[in-house]
Amino acid sequence: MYRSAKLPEPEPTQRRRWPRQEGGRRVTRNRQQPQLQAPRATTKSRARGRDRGQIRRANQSPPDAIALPTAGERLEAAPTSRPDHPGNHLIVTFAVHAQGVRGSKASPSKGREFPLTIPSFFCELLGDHVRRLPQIDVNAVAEHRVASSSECTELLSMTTPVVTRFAPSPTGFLHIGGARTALFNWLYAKRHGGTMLLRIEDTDRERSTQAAVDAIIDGLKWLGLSWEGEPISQFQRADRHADVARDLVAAGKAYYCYCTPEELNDMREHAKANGLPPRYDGRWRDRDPKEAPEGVKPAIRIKAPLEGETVIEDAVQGTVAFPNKDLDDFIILRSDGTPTYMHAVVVDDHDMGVTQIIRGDDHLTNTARQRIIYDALGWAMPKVAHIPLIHGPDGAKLSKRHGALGVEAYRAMGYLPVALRNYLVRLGWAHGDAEILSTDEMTALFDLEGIGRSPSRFDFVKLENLNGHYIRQSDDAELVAQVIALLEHIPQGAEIKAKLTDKIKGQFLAAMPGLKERAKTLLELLDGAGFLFSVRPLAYDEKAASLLDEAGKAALAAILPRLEALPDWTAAATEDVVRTYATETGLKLGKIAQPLRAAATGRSMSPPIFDVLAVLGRDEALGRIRDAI
RNA sequence: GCGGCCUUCGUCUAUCGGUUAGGACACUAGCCUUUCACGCUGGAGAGACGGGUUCGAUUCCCGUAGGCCGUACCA
Repeated sequence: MYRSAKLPEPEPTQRRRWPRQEGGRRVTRNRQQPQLQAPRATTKSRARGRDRGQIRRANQSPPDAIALPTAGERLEAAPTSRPDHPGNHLIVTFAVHAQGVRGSKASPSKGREFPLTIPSFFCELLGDHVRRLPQIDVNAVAEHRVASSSECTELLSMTTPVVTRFAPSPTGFLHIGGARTALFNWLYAKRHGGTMLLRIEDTDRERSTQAAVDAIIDGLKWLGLSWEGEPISQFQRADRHADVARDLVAAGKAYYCYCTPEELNDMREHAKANGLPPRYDGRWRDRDPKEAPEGVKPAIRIKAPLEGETVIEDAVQGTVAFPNKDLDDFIILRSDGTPTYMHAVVVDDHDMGVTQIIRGDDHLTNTARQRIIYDALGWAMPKVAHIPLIHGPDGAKLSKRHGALGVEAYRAMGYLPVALRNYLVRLGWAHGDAEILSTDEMTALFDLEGIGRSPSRFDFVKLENLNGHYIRQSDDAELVAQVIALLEHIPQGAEIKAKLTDKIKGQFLAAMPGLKERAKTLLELLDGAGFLFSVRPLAYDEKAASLLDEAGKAALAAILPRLEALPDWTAAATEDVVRTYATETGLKLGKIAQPLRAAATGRSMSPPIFDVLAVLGRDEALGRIRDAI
């Protein structure tokens, strides 16, 4: 038996997470939110607190560096503490951007960030936040205790609607890892009253196909995941990407590189031969473009910092630092004028107003590169959360052999979207011992803190168990509808559909209570209903045939007249006849029930036999019994 | 090679320095029973290895091993 998920009570248990001790390069594992330690209003005690990470203390920024938003600017406030912790202080990072950046080609304004402990003005802020903003004195930080999680959620949704995105590349179907990423993004957005956007990363024209786009959209819809607005095509935003890249060159943050592919190859070979990491050597970084060779179209490379380290604050992975010496001047705009992925994501996430990125941890190292672009642009980076990948049952990378099927394959295998969602949400995320989570429950409980850091394996058996659970729980008519819908997606579906008369549909529905207890997938449900589709004379499977031996036939022959004499053809009536007969003759019930089952269904296994007889109806049932004798 | 991430029953996971290391799936013994299921009651089953720190480590640190990711004018 499962434990059902507990929804948060008014006072949720406080889960405290302390950072791992400092040491080495890894600074802290910032999985817990430091704000759990109530920040003080005094400058002194705040200064003693945690000194790394995205939260800078208000007093750290000199007042004149904090230019408050003015008309025409947009304010973003990102909560950096758990919004569902009543009684906790909230620390909010504000970022100011030029208004109307979304989709515009205007040169972006430099973003400014300033963090504040949630002060008393927050309430005022909500009343009429934009107008009041210029009046805020960021140094006069007072405390404000948020009274309830709902207050918090409400406040936050007013200032900073959460925006997540799912950004698949349409080079194949929506595989299971992508489906989970989409689920997490969807859940996170729902949880915070925000929205999820869908962006198709189709800048690779060679590999992107419309069929894949359709499959992804179809898969998401089937899974029950919705997004806001039309899917955004990354490819169609190429001009914007190019503009931003050129702006970066103009600002001296990027430069043209005239290296030929051959030259780069040589560079790599050479580095390899000398046991060095294959990195671009920056030969055009400070070179005068006048020296450009004739006829070579340049690519644009970002000027990456040469020293120090690039630090990522990740909601799942903690604080991760990458030495800048390992990050070279990578290309942001190809020589043909198209953007690279690294550049396009940054520009798009920014323009789309994404506040929280949730993606596979294969992107973790990319994030350092993207941070370099954000920094060069002066844009605030959305918060990131990198979730571990899903592996196949053997622990190896997911391949076609096991889990790397498109979600449509799961549909064809007869899995319910609700079961797949439940299975997926528990793959890499946990909330105590909760196993069975309705969509509402997972929406209420999902958080980034519950995500683990180790990869998980895909386990069909568990999925099946969950699916069986949801099938048993489903409404009978709903299941009939689901199976009928499934016929569109399976081989022989059309054939079965042709046989599916209204009468059989009715029988299917009537038999459903017995059927659904025995099925783990919709396919098994259909299979279990096979006896409804069979036409006399039935073909018996091996075990059924052996049940219809001399003794079996004799039992049937003996019971037949009594059944024929029944005034009412109900399960109770037939059962009564058979039980009476068994008592009279001293036969075990099974000695009669099993041959009956074989005769009625052609198999040795079925729902309770008397229910089967009732569903079949008097004439059909008696006919099948006579056939067997 | 370089950089990053990971490692608790077979699998998914809980654990937040003191627990008989908990739950779920699977497995298994039994009960229920007209078959198969469902359900119920039991059972077996885990901290990769080696060093630290500590009165005490699954938990914190270091190392080793193994796995994964990245290192493209792919995304």
